[in-house]
Amino acid sequence: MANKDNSVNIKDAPAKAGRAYHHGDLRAAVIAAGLERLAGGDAGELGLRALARDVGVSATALYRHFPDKEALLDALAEEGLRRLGALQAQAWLKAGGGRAGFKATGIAYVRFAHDEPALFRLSFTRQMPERKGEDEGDGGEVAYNLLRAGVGEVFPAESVDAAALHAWALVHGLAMLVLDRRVDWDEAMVARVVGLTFGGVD
Amino acid sequence: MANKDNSVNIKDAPAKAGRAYHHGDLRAAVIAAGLERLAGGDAGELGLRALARDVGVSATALYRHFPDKEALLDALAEEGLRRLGALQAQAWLKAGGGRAGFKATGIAYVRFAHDEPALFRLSFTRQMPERKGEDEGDGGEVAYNLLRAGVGEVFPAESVDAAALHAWALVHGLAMLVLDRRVDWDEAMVARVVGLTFGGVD
DNA sequence: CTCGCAATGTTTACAGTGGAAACATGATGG
DNA sequence: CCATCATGTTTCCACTGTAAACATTGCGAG
Repeated sequence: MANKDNSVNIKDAPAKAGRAYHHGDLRAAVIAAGLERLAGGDAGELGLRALARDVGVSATALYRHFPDKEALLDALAEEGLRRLGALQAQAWLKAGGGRAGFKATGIAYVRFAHDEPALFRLSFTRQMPERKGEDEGDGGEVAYNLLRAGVGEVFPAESVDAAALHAWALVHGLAMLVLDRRVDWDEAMVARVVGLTFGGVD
Repeated sequence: MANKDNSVNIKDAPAKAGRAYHHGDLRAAVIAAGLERLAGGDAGELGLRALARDVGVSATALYRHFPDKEALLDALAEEGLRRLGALQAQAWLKAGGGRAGFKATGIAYVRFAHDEPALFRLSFTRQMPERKGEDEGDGGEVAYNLLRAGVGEVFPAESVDAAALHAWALVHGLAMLVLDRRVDWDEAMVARVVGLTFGGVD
């Protein structure tokens, strides 16, 4: 039951005109507003009221679409993972796969964190749902599959587990350090560091 | 007047007993309470009121010692960094320095994150102060110096920058992935992964 | 010793938050 | 045409961080 399609079509301009009470597709609009608020301004304070005001609706209206604020943030986080996965896939293709493609996905990971710090942080800080026994992709799976595939190209099959974790931890740590201002963003440096593990091909 | 009833003197273990108004050393007590609250329970909700109640003082009293909540959190974060540095130094010594010591500091880093998730997260999430032009160590410097020293032992001097960042990012990413439940805590696995970079000596 | 001042702690109050009810409005299918 | 249901609104409450005014204490100067 309730296997609702929760993928959000964002730039979908809803029927405008004189919608007084019923907003075409709140939920989607709220998520869009949330993403926009996360993207703009580093001081990304997103509260229910502010979000609701952005959409032009009363605060408690959001509760018709999300059980509570956490659920709303979960939805935003999921969208973030989806975008990250998309960027990585794109980078992989553009680099033509192989070692170079693998390295490119790593760099894309860190660049995403740098470009969308609030969204990246939100996406990973959220506690893993742990539910979802189904094969329903949660958005992050794209990234994970790319990771495994890439690792398989660079490392011997027997050490794939450790190598995959190694690669993931490397880019994730780099990303966190960058957006917590522990290190300055410097794409060349990132490329060098990532290259140390992901294969020296440039 | 008025408030003279037997208000419970909570876990007050003061050197000098019987203080009514003036708490010997609030600030320190508040920080201790905060650390304890962070250590216990993963749902580490620390609000001013709760913290003040722990210490047995009114909420606004904290404002005599911290300009605002952020400052309080900063103090806690700094203490976290200090502890992390201490643990790493200890690990380094116990392993006898060298490659093995370097690897030990890396493992200690991740273990700290696993043992004190809330404190670790707080310590690094806090935006870097950037101030503090003085040589006054901020606690994290111990860790950083150990890192540089360790890297110097394992890698050629010319690539120290990239190698140090690499090592740091690796353990930091591992730590974040562990405490965000992206990967399960498994010390053996951590040791293997860290060993891939920090030198294969075991 | 006494007095006054500075440090510290308390009360009270206020704006803002997430969220629960109860009510209002619009769409829709019999 | 109308009952029903999904959606949005009002109102309310507990709670939070924090400012302002007041209370209490310790300490140094006369």
